[in-house]
Amino acid sequence: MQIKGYIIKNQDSFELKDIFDCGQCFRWNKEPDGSYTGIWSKNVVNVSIISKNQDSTNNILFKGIFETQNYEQEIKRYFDLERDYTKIKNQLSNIDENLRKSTKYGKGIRILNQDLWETIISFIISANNNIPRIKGIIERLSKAYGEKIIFEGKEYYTFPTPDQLKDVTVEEYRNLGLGFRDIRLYETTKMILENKVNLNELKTNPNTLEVRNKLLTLSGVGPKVADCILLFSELKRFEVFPIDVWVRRVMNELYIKEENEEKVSKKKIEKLAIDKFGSLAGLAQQYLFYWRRENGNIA
DNA sequence: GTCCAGGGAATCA
DNA sequence: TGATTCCATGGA
Repeated sequence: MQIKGYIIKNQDSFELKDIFDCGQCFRWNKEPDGSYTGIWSKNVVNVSIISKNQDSTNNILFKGIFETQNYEQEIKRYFDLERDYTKIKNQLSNIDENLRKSTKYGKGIRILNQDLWETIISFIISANNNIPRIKGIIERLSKAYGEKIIFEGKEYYTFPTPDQLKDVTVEEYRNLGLGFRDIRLYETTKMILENKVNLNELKTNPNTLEVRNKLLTLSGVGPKVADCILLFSELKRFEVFPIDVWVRRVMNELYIKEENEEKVSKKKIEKLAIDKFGSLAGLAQQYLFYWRRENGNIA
């Protein structure tokens, strides 16, 4: 396979750390030179900022091995480059001071169009887990059952397809360090292989609630994981609002101000999010999540 | 040793 | 519906 390069100049709302370390993805890693290398589908790509412009746009180099001839379009699709994030950030900034600050802090965030299947499995693994360990498990899973691709002398592994996992036992998952999530991975893979949940139907169904309910039938997929799948995968639903411990924390600190954070109900947070952020709740969530995680208490 | 991590499922009121 | 408890694992 041949290495291709693609340069995009004057790109707004695109910062490497904001995109790859904001918590939406698990397979991008920082290189010593500050660039990031990652893999999606059968694409292994290194992304670097060549130069910064005075208007805060960036000139970006995408260099890697691509699955399709039409790699320029694939990059635009995966990195969501057709969407106007400047407009989104302006809309959110008008809501209040917290959104103004958080969108300024995470100004380079773009929500990737990640593969639905991979996102489902990744966020099942994320349950009651921390990001470094989630990344480690996904790497081991890919190395064990995915396809090897060599890029610049290093080995990378594609995320295994449902078919590549069809004969994997619960014990084998346990040995990869999945913990109690082993059975969930096993059952969900089986359900998808047996077409009890049809991924293509989910991709074409415009009704978010219907898709969400279907996702909830999968083992290991509860409300939070379902919302992460809806928001961070190619399903791209910005109106959902995933609530984890960090989001509950930041929402309580900024708006609810309950003394005992654990007492704040999910329902209350959800209602507040819909009232305040509306159809952009998911993006508001991501800017606030990233802002809070990177900076500690900002209230 | 204890606590915590981008929670879910089972159980019980 | 809502609240508790248990679930592996590894790092702090």
